[in-house]
Amino acid sequence: MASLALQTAEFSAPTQRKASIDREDIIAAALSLLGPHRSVSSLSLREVARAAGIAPNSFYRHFRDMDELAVALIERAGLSLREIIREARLRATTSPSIIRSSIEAFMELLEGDKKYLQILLAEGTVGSDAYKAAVEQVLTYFEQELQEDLIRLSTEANAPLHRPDLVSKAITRMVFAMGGNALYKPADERREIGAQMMVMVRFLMEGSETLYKLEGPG
Amino acid sequence: MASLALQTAEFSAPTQRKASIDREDIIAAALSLLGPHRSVSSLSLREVARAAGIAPNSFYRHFRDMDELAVALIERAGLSLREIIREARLRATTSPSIIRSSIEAFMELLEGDKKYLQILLAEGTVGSDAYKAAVEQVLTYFEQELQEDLIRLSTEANAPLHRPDLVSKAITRMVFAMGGNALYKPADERREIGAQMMVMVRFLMEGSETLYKLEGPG
DNA sequence: CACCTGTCTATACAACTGTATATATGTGTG
DNA sequence: CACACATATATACAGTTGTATAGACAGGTG
Repeated sequence: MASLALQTAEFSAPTQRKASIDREDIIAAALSLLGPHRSVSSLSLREVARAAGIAPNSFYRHFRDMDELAVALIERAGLSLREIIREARLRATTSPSIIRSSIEAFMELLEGDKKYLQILLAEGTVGSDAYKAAVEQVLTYFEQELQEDLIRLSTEANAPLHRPDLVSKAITRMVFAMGGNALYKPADERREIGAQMMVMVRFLMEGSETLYKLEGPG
Repeated sequence: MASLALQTAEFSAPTQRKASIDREDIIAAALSLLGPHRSVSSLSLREVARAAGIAPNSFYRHFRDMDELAVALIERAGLSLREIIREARLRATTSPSIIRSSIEAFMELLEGDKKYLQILLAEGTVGSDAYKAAVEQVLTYFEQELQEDLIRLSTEANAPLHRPDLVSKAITRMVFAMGGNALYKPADERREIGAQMMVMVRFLMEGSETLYKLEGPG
C-alpha cells in the first residue's frame, strides 16, 4: 500500500525528515523514461536510479524490486484514471451523454497523461504475476463501477439490459484495447478512433437492450 | 544439443552435416522460450542462439536483428491463426454458427498453440515500430476478412448491419483482448471467457442490426 | 588440384545488469 | 559531546548483453 504517500512533512519534528529522495521521486523518474518504445517492464533498476539521481543501491530503500515499482505505478495510474472518469460521470447523468463524456474524458487523458495510460493499456499482459494482477484489478474496478452506472441509467430510462455485467466488461476491455492502440498515433487518428469507440459502445448497449427484449435479463 | 534433435544421426558420415541451422530452427528455438513470463521482446539474441544450439554470431546469418525475428514470428503466428479461422469458416455457413465456430476455433487454438497466440495477443503494444506494425497488419487482415463474412451473411439472412466495418473491428479487438487475458488462465476460466465472448459478439451483432433499422447502413 | 565463397565457431571487448559489502554523512537521543 | 541510526554513496563482482574480428571447415567451380 502507499504507506507514506500522504504524510505531510510540515510540523513533523519527532522523526527525522530528510529532504532526500522519495518514493514519489522514483516513480516520477520511472514515468519520465516511458515512451512509445520504452515499457515499464523494459526499465532497469539502474536506469531508474540514474534518472532519479540516486545511487543504484538507494533504490532498495524505497522498493524491494522493480516489480514493486511497477505495481506502484499501476496503482497510481489506476487512481488517476479513476478520478478522471468519476468527474465525467458527475457531469453527465443521462445514459447517452454519460457514455459520450466518459469516452471523451478517456481520450483527453490519452492526449495528456499518456504515460499513466500506457502502463495500464499496453502492458497488462507482459510482466510478472503481481504486475498482471495489479492491472487486472484496476480493470475489474472499472467494470464494476461502470456496471453500476449502466444498471442505474438503464432502469431510469426504462431500457433494461441483458447481462449488464458483460456489457460493462465488453465496453471496458474494448475501450482499453482501442485506447492502447491509439496511444502514440497522430491526433487526427486518435480522434477517429474515439469516434469509432462511441459507435462500438452503442452497438453493445443497443444489442444488450434488444437481447433483453428477446431473452430477459439473462 | 537440442539443435540436432530432428535430424537422423544414424548413418552420419565423418564429415560435418550438410544440414545446418535454418531460419526455421531459430524460430522454433525462440518459440520454445516463450511462456507466461517471457515475451518475445524480452528475449535476447544470445538466449535464442543458445536455445538453437548455435554460436551467438551465427544468428546474424539468418536475421539482421532480434526485431526481424520478432516480425517473422508475428507473421508466422498470423498465418497459423488465419488457417484455423478459415477452416472454421468453411465448416459453418450460417450467421450464428459461424460466430460460434470461429470463437470455438479461437479458444481451441488458445489451448494448444499458446505460444503463437501470445505473440499476437499479448505484445502488440510493446516493442519497435516494425513489431507493432506487423501485429497491426495481422489484426487488420482479420478485420477485413471478418467484415466480408458479416456482409455476406447478414445480406443472406436479410438482417443488414450498421457500419459492418466497425462491427468487425470491435469483434476482432475484443476477442483478441479477451483472448490475451485468458491465455494462461486455468481451463475452466478459459471456457467461461469463451462463453462471455459469444455473448459480447451477439451484443455487437444485434446492436448493429438495431441501429441499421434506426439509422440505415451508416 | 587450388581457390573462392558461404556458413559456422572462438575469442574478445566494452557496456550494462542486479546486488553484496563497506563507507560516508547528516540527524536525534542519551 | 558521543553515540546510534537511518539514509545515501562508492566500490566491487560475477553475470549478461550485442557485436567486431578473425579463423576453421565444407561445397562447388575454375
